[in-house]
Amino acid sequence: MTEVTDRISRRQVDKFGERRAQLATSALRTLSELGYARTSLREIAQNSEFSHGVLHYYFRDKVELITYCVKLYKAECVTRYDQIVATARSADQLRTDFAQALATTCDEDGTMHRLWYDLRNQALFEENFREDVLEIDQTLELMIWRIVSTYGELSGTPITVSPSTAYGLFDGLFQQALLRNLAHQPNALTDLRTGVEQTLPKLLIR
Amino acid sequence: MTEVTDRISRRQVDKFGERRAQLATSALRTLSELGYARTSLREIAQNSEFSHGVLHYYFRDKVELITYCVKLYKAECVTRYDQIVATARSADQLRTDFAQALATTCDEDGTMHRLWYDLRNQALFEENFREDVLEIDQTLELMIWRIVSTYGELSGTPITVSPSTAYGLFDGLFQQALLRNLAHQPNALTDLRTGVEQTLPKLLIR
DNA sequence: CGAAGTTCTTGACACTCGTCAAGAGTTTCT
DNA sequence: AGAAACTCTTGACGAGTGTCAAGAACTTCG
Repeated sequence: MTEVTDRISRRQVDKFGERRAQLATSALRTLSELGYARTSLREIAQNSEFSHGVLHYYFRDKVELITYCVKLYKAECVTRYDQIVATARSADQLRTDFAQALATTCDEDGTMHRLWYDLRNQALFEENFREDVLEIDQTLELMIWRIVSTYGELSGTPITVSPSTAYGLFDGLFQQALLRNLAHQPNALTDLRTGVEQTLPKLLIR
Repeated sequence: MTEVTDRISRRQVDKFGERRAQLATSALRTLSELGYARTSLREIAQNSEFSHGVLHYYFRDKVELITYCVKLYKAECVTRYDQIVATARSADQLRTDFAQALATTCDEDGTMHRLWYDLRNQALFEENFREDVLEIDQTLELMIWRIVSTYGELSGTPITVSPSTAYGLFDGLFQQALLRNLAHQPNALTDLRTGVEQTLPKLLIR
């Protein structure tokens, strides 16, 4: 019996890696639908074109699969907001674009983001998840900081909070809107927008 | 076979209700230890002085038990921060007291709060939980607002964000600190304090 | 005391879960 | 071509789940 890690290292043309990614994509779809607590390997396999046994051919166990999924998810998230920074001409434009982007993401990719929060919450209980979750959190923090610091530069005024604090603030607003929007509260998205638009200028000096 | 609801209504001396609360307390302890995803009724019973069957004598099913737990938890949370409002003499004192209280709660009652976030996250997936979760969220929002609005009054300056936004901001900071503190990051609590202390004044006008 | 009602335990049920081994099917290479 | 390696399916396993029914243990009250 060959080990999973052996299979990974042996292949040059990485069909093995491609299938892993494919299965992980199916897993992500299922996870975002059901949440971590109710997602089983059989359910994941059923939402793919393979049978449940194959998962143990490509992943050592459930933890490795989920961990891989989380990392895959991160790759998708990272570069999403950077275009806003790139195209912004004024502080005010950046401000409204950012608020609008968050609202759109909340509405359109809500199911994917609730999965992220679900997994981040698992890290509160399962030590295994913490390292990966904190790494993704760090990436998101940097993403937010690129926005916030650019906003400061465009305003000609320094930012008065740490990257970590800035991330915490906007993440809180986003998560709140996510729940309320899923619960069909009509004001969820506009509240998010105005909340973000009001908060951003407050991070400037005094 | 008598229905659960019948048993509730029949008793005047509410031994039935007391036992419900007792079992729910055990359940809360277990839930805060293991998280929603890994807590079973047998585990709950094992952490109580009763056997697993009794849970179905006092609760219709698992959902009713968990829901009852969440409501019980809310009752404990509600009045905790109001003394800070009551004893504050100056805006600055309120500011540091509030920041300190959040840090202390994060450190000492971290396991209980991770349960709250866990259940709130379940509401992102399970519709059944949403009503109760949103109700608790509302209560917490009001609690935060009592702090923030008092801070505004003590400063003689109006607050420029909605209660909902204020709650989202501080909740984000708290949640971030909770994860980092559980992961034994040394700066988690001081970062929370300074984050809160820096944010609060920014909610005042201009 | 003894009957009636209440509370709790025990054990079973149908089911789902993660895991794994045996082997069939497929591709790759000589 | 045939052998070897890889990929995937099938079916089983033991463990754990929520639920429930039968009845033991206990309390209440005539």
